Amino acid sequence: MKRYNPTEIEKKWQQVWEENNTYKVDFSDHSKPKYYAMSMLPGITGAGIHTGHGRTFQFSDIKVRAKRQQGYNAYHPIGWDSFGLPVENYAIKIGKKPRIAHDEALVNFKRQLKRLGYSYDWSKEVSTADPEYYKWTQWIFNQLFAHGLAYQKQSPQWWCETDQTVLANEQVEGGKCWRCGNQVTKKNLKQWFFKITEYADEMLEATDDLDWTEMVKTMQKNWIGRSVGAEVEFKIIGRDDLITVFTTRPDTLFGATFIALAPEHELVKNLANDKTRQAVDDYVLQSARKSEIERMNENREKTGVFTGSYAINPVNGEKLPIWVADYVLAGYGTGAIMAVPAHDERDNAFAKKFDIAIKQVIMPCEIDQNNPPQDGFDMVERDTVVVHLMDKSTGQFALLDWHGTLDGVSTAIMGGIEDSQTSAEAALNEIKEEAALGGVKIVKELDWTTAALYCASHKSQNRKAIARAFLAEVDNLDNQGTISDAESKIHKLIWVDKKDVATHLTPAHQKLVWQLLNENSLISGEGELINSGTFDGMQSSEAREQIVDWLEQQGTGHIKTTYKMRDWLISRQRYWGAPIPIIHCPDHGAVPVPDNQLPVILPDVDDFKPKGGETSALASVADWVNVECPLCGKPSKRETDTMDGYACSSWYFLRYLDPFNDKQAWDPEVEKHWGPVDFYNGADHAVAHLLYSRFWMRFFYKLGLVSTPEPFKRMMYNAYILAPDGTKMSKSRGNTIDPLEIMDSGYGADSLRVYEMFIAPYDLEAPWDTRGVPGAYRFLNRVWKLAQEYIEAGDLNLDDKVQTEITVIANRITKKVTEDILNDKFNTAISSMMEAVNDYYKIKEKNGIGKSTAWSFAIESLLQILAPFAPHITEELWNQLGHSDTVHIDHWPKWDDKYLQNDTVTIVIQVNGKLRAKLDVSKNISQIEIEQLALDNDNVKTFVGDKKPTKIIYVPGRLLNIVV
RNA sequence: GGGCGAGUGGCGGAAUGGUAGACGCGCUAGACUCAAAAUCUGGUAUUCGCAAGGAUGUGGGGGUUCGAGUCCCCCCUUGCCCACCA
Repeated sequence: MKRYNPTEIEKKWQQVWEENNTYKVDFSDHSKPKYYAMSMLPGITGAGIHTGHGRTFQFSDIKVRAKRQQGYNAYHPIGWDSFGLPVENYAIKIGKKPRIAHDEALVNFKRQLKRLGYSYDWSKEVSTADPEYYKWTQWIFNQLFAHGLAYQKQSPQWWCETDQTVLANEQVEGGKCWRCGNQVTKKNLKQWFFKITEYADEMLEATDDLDWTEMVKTMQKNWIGRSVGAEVEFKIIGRDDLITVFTTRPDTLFGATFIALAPEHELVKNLANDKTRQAVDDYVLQSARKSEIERMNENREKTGVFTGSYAINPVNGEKLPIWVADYVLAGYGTGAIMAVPAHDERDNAFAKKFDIAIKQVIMPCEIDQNNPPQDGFDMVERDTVVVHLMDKSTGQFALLDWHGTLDGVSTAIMGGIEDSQTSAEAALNEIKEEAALGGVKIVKELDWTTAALYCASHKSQNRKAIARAFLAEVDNLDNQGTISDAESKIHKLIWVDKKDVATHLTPAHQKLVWQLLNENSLISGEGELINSGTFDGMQSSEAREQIVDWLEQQGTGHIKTTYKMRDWLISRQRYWGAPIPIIHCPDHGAVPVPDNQLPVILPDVDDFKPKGGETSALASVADWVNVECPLCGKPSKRETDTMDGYACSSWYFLRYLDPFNDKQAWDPEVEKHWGPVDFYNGADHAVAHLLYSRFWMRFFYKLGLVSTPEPFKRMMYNAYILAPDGTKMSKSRGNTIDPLEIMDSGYGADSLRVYEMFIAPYDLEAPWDTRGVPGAYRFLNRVWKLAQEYIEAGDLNLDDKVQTEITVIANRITKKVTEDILNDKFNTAISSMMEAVNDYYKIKEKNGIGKSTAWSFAIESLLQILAPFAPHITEELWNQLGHSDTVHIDHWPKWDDKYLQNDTVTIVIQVNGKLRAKLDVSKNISQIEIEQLALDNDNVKTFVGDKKPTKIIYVPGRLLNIVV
């Protein structure tokens, strides 16, 4: 018998596939349905990939291999993210030019990917740093420019003083530079932007319908961050101009007690008077010097100064002081807010610090006015408990706990019930402390111990029962006057359960309770309006609309939608990127380089490192910078910034479809057939890259260059594999595992691949287990031996029962694996194949193995469904079985449902929901028969006894539950 | 602080509301061997019992259901993303 030697057969078949162009796709071949799958392209930074990356790349490989076997023309491209900061920084680190550093690093990437046996079409490789590629990136820039979606604007940008360079948002981690770890600041520079906000609404609305991993969709929606609210105009006393604020809570407009402007707000300097000017100027200057990070790190202590001016609240004519405060962000909304300290935490903190009025306008009473509570305390919409006390003589209430911590009270009391009298007292003391901390006013002291001891003396599992009993008893005692002590107070511990325990609070009482609360706490939610003139009594949601309507009639406000997402800043003052194809002419301003002069080649420079200042190294290449204006021929200068690396990777999936086209970026006809990407996966870039790609795709769609507005039909966001120590695998931690190392130690690519898929479901982080690959190797070795024994054996006559047994297994796993691959459940696909192989071994031991219809189908179907996971061993065995073609094209087994229906089934017999017996019966058995069999069963009898079943649940083919 | 997930043996994990712990790792006993490795066979949640079998058991507390790891409510722990976004 031949031994399984992965090293030998993997090398052999990789060579054969390359020579035969097995995975090469002919775009013009439309004879089969198309399937286009890919993983996010790797950034080339030298280390090569580790086993965590390997897993990511494999998901698309399995999808594409399965489809290829199922008769699709399946395309699996590969390319390199070659431009951008990571590559340039890597080059700086190793002291080589980026081009050289990149090309050298790429060698190892390719070696790794090839050895892992991914079925890429290597003939269509793409690199974002090739002039043939970035020519079209620049062309896209021109298109965006021509359509008003690329523009220049003065804007503050992250700046690292240590590295003397600007940083992209994503390169700032927690306020620190990703490279040197020092704090970053902001610097005001003229920058290029792409107007992604133009598509914010469109993308947001399309997000829900995408067949993408939910988490990614949520992150994208949060990032776009749409808020619907209103813009309200405030007149400034003694001036003609207005302050416009944005708010999502126009229903709190009557509660505004001051206006706050961002220090960068243009009106600030005009609003100061002689008295305040010095303070205001100082504050603005100070804020500008502070980085945003510093602002955040100051423990959110609010700062600000009064400008000396006042604004008029359009709804009630109140005079509101105008402040400057850096907690107001210049970049969001209008850079100005109306502050409602009674209902906004930040405004509240500010108002308290500077002693500004706080005016409550919302009563957070959750009473549905259309359906007022009849005889229940329905204010708290949860099945939980409220502890409060009431003084009947004054009608006053106090809550001891409420809202989110309500359950804390019940838990504490339950603790008292369960433990002892002592702990009951302790628990109740805790509640009192908590009440004091929460600022709740205790109107009258209650004899807590009485209540707690009652609970403690009535131990029971059922909280509700205790509550009922206690209520009854207290009521009873009360009526008899025994609980009313000398101080004539009435103590009640009321358990509130929405459905069950009705207490006796009227809506008026509920309001009273809330009012007591409101004196001490901030109401940030919704409720009923008070102190709001004609809008009093309205619910927030209605008041919002009515107030905006009213403002609109007065011409002082309107509905407004804002987004957190900002336009995409693409300028990089760095060398290693696609040059922005712009020429600055003294007369014509920014003029795009004509399409027929593209690409603007990135010149080779010796010193590419950022010098600080505000330009890239390109600024020093005089003969490159100094050119003539394309419009008038006047001496002009090239733009010396390069484009963000994300720009280069926002359209590569289109270039994959036409990588050698020198007439256009891609042929729309090819895209029409092959687009969009059917399956896309990655473990990173959940927000930026995917949003940018969607933005460009929508733009191309409007231009008629592509056939759909969304680039990725299905997007799978997989989790990382962690290092064995449970931390993230990273080069800096030194805990990465090189796939080459594992393959070279004799296990080969197939074992590694199988383990990578078996380790955990795709969306779960799991630590790498060094013993895992040997486990996968054992499985493949068992497959190998099984196939070898079959190949070497002669004819074998099996009786029908055994034939069927084998065939049933083969059909079962074929169905299971087919469906699991479709549903991205790769780990269970493998475990079911392991199970099947174990079953085959048992049958083989008992009945032998040899040439027969059943064994033939079992072996061949197993190899076919295993092929996407372990392509080499399956190809080798397929070949040894005598096939001259490859198993990887057009070979997928079919299952027949008739083998999946057993004649006998195991029925689980339960008594009161507990398993008491299992019966093997014919699948056609009637309910009456199975009931009789069950009731005759000895073990069932002991649990049913003489009792008569009150109910029998029968799930045909599965289970019988006898309820007695 | 906000949003979204997750919590099941010693470990990774499995389970359309219907037999919890598949499959693998590890551990363990045995077979083969002079021996070891490799391989094969059996065992492996806790607990009571000679056994048959019983009781308990999916972070904690409640609920819905004939039946809950799964659905609902609250709490705890943990991961990721965003974070003074009005």
